[in-house]
Amino acid sequence: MLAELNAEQRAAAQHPPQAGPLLVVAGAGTGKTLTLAARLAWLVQQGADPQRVLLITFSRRAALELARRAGLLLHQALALPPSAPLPRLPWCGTFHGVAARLLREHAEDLSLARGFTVLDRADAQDLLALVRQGLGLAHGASQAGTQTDGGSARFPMPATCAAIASRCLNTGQPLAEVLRSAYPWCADAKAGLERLFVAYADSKLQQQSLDFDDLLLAWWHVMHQPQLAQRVRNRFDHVLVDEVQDINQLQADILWALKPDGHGLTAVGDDAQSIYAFRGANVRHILDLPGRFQPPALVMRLEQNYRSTQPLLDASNALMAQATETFNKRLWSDRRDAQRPRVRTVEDEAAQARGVAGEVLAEREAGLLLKRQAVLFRTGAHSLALEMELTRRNVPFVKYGGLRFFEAAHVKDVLAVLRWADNPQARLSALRTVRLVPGLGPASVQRLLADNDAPGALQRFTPPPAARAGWAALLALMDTLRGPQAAWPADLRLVIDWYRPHLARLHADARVRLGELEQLALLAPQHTSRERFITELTLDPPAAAGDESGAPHLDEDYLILSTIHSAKGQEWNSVHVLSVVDGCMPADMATGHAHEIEEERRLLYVAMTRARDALTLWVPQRFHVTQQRALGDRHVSAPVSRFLSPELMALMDASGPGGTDHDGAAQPLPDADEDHGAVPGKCTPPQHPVLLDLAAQLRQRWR
DNA sequence: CCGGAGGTATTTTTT
DNA sequence: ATACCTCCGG
Repeated sequence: MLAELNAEQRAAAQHPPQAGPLLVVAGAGTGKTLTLAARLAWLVQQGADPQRVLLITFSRRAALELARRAGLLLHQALALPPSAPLPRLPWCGTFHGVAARLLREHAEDLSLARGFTVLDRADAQDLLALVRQGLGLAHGASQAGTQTDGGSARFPMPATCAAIASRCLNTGQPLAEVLRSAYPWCADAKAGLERLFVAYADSKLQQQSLDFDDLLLAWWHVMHQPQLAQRVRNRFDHVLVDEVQDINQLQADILWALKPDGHGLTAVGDDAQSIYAFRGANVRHILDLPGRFQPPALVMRLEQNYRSTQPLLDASNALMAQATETFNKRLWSDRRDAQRPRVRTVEDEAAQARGVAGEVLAEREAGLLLKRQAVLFRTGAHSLALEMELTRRNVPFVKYGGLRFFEAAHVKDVLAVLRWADNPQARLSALRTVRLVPGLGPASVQRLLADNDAPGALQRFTPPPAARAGWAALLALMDTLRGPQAAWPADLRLVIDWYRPHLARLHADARVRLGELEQLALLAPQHTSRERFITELTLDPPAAAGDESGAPHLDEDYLILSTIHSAKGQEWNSVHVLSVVDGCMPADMATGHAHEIEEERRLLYVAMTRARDALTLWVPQRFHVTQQRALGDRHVSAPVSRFLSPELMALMDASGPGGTDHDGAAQPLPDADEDHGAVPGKCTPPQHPVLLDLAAQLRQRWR
């Protein structure tokens, strides 16, 4: 089983748990997942119980991949017959996924409804918008001619409010600090935001709903209640964490609480690939990990890269040599002779789009499948010109990181019905469902939802005459879904049938949307119950939708377009990186602090290290300023990214018009590295069976 | 009270 | 192009 590992990988896989915690610093492409999977299999071979191993990854995709590879190796390790199913790893998932599961199992101890609802980002935003409106914060200056500015600027949009709250929670920083450093234009709204967040927390609790941040926060609280923490600790003999460079304070606290002395802890990560600071991730957690244990964690490095050619690695290494603090490592490869990475300077974004499309097609003619090629960019909008060009040339593509399947209105509508059926207190879902009935507007909805959760409330409601028929149909549906004859996955069929006429009424492209709902129906039988279907899908939504023509079939060939963030952990033979210019990379919104620029550098590093054979960095000399109002010229001339230093350029082949001057190295900037206060909250005396009053804790957060 | 028209601002990356 | 808000005619 360990035969295909190199010496370092094998040593990491076979590190004896009783020798203390282990940190594997695994550079890009060094076989990190394989090593982690092998370690798991080895542990099991040594007698560990797979049911008592906790495997935490950063993304859903990583979880699936790890579970699959570990399953295969386990199969081997246990010498199971070929016909035996792959061993199951019940506790493999993201922090959020594991949290949801633990919270459900301990719900009684937490004064939490077992059927609590998980709000995905879009749901959370909708609810926040609702609360915002309820508090009268929505009155903006949108009347014509009333741009008289002054103090009464518009209150931040719901999406912004949500981002601010999330940032506070995930970094542990106070609101004032977050506003100052990241949202200076919202500084005036501080008082309103505080009120909003308190009301939002109340509203979630009332509905027995937790958003993504609440899941982590709740787990954190569980780990800080001695009895509960002990119970959770007792469940797991081993904890293996992937991508530790991207954990935030809350997640780090949870980890340390799971394995206080580090015994049984394996952490894997690469400080050079930490790119989630906006979500509260802090590289300090991996850099400081060894020293927080006594004796310190053993640090092992994986430096042999199996993915890329040496010239690509030389360039990547040169880029990271500019970084201020890392675990020193230099990637190397056996793959010697090969072309160097290229920098192509073109006139503008349109030329960039034409150039990329042309090269991608040329490579395919030469025999390289589109699927083995990818185009990466800093933000979703950067690929628009390219998408148009590809559409024009009939090149099929799939974009990751764009609008998600589950954020489409029709999918949310159907899920809302299921949620409401499951959790009568889920006001937001109720609202979403009810407003589909024609003839029911805001006033009727409010009247109905006033006592939504009281038994029989639906039956007592008398709709306005115009809505009578539509209401009766919905009532019948809800009766069935909540009644004894409810059955999964037949329930979903009922909901879709009920929804179909509304779909036709509300959307011009009803056929396409109905097709997507049918896809949803195909997923249903894989989940054992309605409740699990809903939870699992909000936490692990299917990755990406294709363009409007619907997701391509898996056997078709298509080009990958992806944000760099979504590309982490993946690899392609040929990679193009768009708009490597100052303003895009680094993004001009991220140049305020030195640590932000460091992160942008790592982002470029992640992009470059995705390539196996060929890498092309594109530098458009002018680029379109985002869809702002046309203020004079809409093109801005762009200097080449500051990351492309002379040392780095010397390792690449440059081509294109004009010289590539650049304006020197990054200027020194203050580093706002403050200590993060722990999440406050005192424990209320536990009532009889309830060990932790989670509601009180969550409410407390914003007061 | 409902639903549609018109006008306005929109600040990255994701579990 | 979109989401969000307000106004206005049934």
